Amino acid sequence: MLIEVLLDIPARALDAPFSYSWTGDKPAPQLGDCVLVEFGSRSALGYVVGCEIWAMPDENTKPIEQVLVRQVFDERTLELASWMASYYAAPLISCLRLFLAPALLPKLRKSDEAGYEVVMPAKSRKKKGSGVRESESGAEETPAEATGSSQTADKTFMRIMTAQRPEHLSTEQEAALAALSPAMTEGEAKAFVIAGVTGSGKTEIYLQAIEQTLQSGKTALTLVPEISLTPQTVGRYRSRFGDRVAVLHSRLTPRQRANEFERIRSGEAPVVVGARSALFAPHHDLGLIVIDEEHDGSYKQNNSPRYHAREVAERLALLHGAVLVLGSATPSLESLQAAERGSNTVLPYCKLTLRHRVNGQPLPPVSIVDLTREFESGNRSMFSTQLKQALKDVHNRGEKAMLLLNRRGFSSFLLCRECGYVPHCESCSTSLSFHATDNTLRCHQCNAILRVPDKCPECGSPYLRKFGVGTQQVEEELRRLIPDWPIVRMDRDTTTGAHAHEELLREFQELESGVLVGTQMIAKGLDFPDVTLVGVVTADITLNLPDFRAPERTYQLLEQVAGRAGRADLPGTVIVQTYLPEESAITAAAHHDEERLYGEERRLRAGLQYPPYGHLCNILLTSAGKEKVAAYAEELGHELRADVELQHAGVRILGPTPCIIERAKKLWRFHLMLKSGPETTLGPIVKTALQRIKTPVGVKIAVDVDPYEMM
DNA sequence: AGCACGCCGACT
DNA sequence: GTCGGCGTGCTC
Repeated sequence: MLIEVLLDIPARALDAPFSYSWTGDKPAPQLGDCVLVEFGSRSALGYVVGCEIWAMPDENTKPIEQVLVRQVFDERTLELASWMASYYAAPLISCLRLFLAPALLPKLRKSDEAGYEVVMPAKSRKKKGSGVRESESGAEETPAEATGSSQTADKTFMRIMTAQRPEHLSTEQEAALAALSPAMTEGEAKAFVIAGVTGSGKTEIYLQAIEQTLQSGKTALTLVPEISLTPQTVGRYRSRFGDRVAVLHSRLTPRQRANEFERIRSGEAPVVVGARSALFAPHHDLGLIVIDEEHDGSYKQNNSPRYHAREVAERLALLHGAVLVLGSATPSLESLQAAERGSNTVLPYCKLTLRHRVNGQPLPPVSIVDLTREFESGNRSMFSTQLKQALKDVHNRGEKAMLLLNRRGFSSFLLCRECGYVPHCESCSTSLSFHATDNTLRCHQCNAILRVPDKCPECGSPYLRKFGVGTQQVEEELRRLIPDWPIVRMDRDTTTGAHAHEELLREFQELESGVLVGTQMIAKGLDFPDVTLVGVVTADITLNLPDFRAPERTYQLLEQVAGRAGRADLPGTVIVQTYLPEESAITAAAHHDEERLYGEERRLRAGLQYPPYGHLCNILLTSAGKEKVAAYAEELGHELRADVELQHAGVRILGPTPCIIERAKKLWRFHLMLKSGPETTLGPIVKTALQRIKTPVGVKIAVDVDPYEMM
């Protein structure tokens, strides 16, 4: 018999299993086992991904040296990872690694001189005496049986603990929950888009749906955007489900992550709350997957494998027969489109709408201020007359305000007023941005930090002007306007520490009256009941980005931040300052009317075959040698075109062209873009083309299916 | 990814 | 004459 081993080396050239033999009388390696093998002249770790019982080893077949750990993944995991590898054109091993806890795996270390030595993982010590599992027997237990009795006891306990804990549901919430129930009881893999205005009580629906799921003996997974995974959010789940909640996020140490994985695998924690990567925990018997704020861009991973959590969740739901709930005040066009058609290529879809806030308050009125008019009428301040007045009013009433600076892809820079010189990064083709905090120039591509020159390096002029608006300038101007008002500023500069984020929020929460000034991060799902004014200082910066999602993102951000105003009994107002007051992304948010935007967006994207009406695939190629990448990009382009002409009619290939950021971190950047209709999967096309031609050394390839960052 | 094999410049 | 540069190619 031959054993198929996938090597634990993430390289495109090794993205296929190698066959090894198994000799001796010990039980043969099984799918999911971690093994040690000879590979070429050295040792390597690998994972068993299959076996051919009838195949015979030939003279170059090597034997598997040793089985190191049994069953680190199961067949379903391999199936999902394989789908990802194909769909996202990523090496299988890098997809499989997402599902594994590094702290539980052996490592290969270079020993003194005689090759490699295996370092086994440290044995995990369990807190309670709930049976330390010897890895082998433990892995074979069926989790439902193993934990069945204690789960019943827990359920009774939980019922006592949570008796009238669940909040009373509004008619709308009740109806939404009732709509989910049949699919949850049937174990039907089906997606529900819950489009509910901010404050309509979506979380309470999730919590009660989770409760139902647990009662039927199944488990539940909730994804939230990384930035929303605050103690506040976790607390809500903990207070309802106690220590049966596992929390997963990127700040956990490998050991902590492994412990949470273990609690999930053993059935001890049937409720999982986490960021994107929580998808890959060892779930069993999932009955419900919730993606909160499903429109959020952070569900798309921006390094390999560049998966989208929503798409992976669909596959996961399909594999488990689980219900998928996609909640948002501003659902993505992808989800809306699927719901409209009743399904996408994976799951049946259905939309549920919540139009009212649970506190009975209407959505806050939004007024748009045209900044061009303000400028014409002689107002050189970053605050319009209306916003100034509103801020003063809030101050006089002793209430709270939030000021948002939508500054994505935009920051202040230095400009010589005599020759027009703007400092650029030496390693990247980007202009350096000016940071007032420490008087430095920084490159946002490679993080290089330089001191601000006192005269122009080109012409020697001392007149260097700082352009742009940052949160700090907003803070300063606000201080001039209302000197004695407390200001909490939150942006990338002030939130570097581990808990800085939470501390700043607490600081603002505890204020009697004051202002929170910040970038995107203050818009996301934060619940401050006593904020009565939300001001958006610059609404339209993101609209100018070369990204087809820009209008959608701008609308979503504005709608989200507008929802921060007037959550308790006090009514709130929203003021949006913009240079583009007619833009549908702005007017849609002002009227809380998504159709104003999406009507137009649907037509635009359908015409251009952009998602969800088609697929894109960006192939980014980088290398230190400009000629080298350019030549390879051409070759890859030819290869793809030949392939597409033969067997993939309807796929178009654009480029190669140099990227907009032509050089970053001393590497030259070229890219190719593939476009297709909605039924074609581009990943496999790219993958096979890459396998057919050899990649020159020093050229790096990044494939991005349905990219969010368009380079 | 590594490591060997292989063909051209400056050193004991 | 050798040592070593890193350019292709292979690893079950």
